Amino acid sequence: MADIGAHGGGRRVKNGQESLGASPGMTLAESLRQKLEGAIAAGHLEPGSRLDEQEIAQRFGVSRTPVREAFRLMAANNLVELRGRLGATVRSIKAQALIEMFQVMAELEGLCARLAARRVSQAWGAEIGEIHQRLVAAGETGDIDVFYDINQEFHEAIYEASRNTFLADQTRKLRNQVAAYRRRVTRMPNRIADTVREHEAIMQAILAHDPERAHSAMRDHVNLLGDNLLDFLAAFE
Amino acid sequence: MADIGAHGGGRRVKNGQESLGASPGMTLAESLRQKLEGAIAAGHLEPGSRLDEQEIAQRFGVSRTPVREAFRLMAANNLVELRGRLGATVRSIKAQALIEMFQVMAELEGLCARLAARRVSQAWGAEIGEIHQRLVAAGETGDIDVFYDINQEFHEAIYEASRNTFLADQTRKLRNQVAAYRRRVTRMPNRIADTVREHEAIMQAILAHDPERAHSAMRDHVNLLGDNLLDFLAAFE
DNA sequence: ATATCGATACATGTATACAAAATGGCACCC
DNA sequence: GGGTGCCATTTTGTATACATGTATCGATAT
Repeated sequence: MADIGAHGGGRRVKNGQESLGASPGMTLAESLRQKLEGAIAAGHLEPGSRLDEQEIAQRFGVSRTPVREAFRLMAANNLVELRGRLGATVRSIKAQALIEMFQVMAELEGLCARLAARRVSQAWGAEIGEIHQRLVAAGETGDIDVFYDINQEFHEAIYEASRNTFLADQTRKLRNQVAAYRRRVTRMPNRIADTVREHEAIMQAILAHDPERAHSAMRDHVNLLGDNLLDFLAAFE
Repeated sequence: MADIGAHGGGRRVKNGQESLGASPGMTLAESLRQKLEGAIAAGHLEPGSRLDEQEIAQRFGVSRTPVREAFRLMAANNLVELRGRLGATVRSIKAQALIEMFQVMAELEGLCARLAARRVSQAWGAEIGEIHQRLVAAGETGDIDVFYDINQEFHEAIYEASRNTFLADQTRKLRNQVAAYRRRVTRMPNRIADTVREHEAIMQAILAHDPERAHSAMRDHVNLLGDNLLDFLAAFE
């Protein structure tokens, strides 16, 4: 340990350590949060797995303090579970909790769609149409990862179109919480074709300025995804 | 500072320090979070006011570390704003954001009511009826603080009755976020009478197992409160 | 007199040191 | 042979020390 400068600032990256990927003006805790949340969403950190403060601190070449603070920050987003002195774990969501979360998410995304139907301009139609075209293309190519990303774009566009930033934030957060589980389901048999069809219904309702239809189309879409996800998980346990 | 034991554990409470009110097995950061969140909800800490790490640490006789962690935890609940090195402040919510939050809250509480209408048993009717009776009594006495607390109990009972713990948590969190602003509105002219009447409509719809009516009654109730709150704030600015 | 620059003071971010609780393994007893 | 209690290790919680960025205040120049 003698080769690490006395105290404080002089951090430096030794071989074998991961970089925090440029964080100008950002605090270490915040950079760590982004890195770790990305790893969770991408599935590199499995739900239920333990997060070791020291290990992570060493891996990124920082002290335990910013790591701990990042854990607290992630606990705020419900991505990490803090259990007193028992340590931090990647939040593992039980099937029952997933059902509950999808019920809420269906309602929130439905509200996004309803508000969007009331508020979108004509110009927005071109934008969402373009996203949808790319989704269809990705579906035909069969490139699952690209499809997943464009799918996310589609929903994101509707969040924004709701013109309610708080609602958009809230919905995004919830989406992130189940991201680790969702990703697995994109590979199910008819999921891609169904998604394209459901998105079309949602899009039409919004562009027709029909709030109720937009709401129910979106709610059904999310609920169907939830059902698929549960079927998928059931096959494993 | 010489009289504070060398390092670590030996914490002790000197005169003039506030106690953290018995926290057996709980960590200091968690105790602090509860204390501070309570102070925010009660309005003792005004929105926008700066939270000084050292001052709070000294006030409760702990070091800066648990104070900082409590801030991170509260940031998770959107009660505190962290602005890099510029310090932490009690989150101040602009009118626009309040409108957005009430729109979401109306939907979430509405969902609670809808699910409750589908799921409540007969026994629950007695429980909610008893709470409502106490609310009416408090309304007649005119004891605003008691009224506020019982009002909260009423809503809490419906959260629980939804049998969706995630939804209940989410709704509670949102309620806490606007608590500092809500409390001020209870004192408005007809608010108490209106609240009692609206609660009756909600209760009847739930007990009649009419999900749609329960949903809209609750949504209207929350929206009306939001409107009142905005009127109230507008009078000040 | 006002505006700008610089030095100082202070608050936050980060690292390390110490204390205590929890996990795991071993010995001992039933 | 299995279970229970004790000890060592490991990991978290907390306190303090140090580094760095921000703000404040005063001096100087225009």
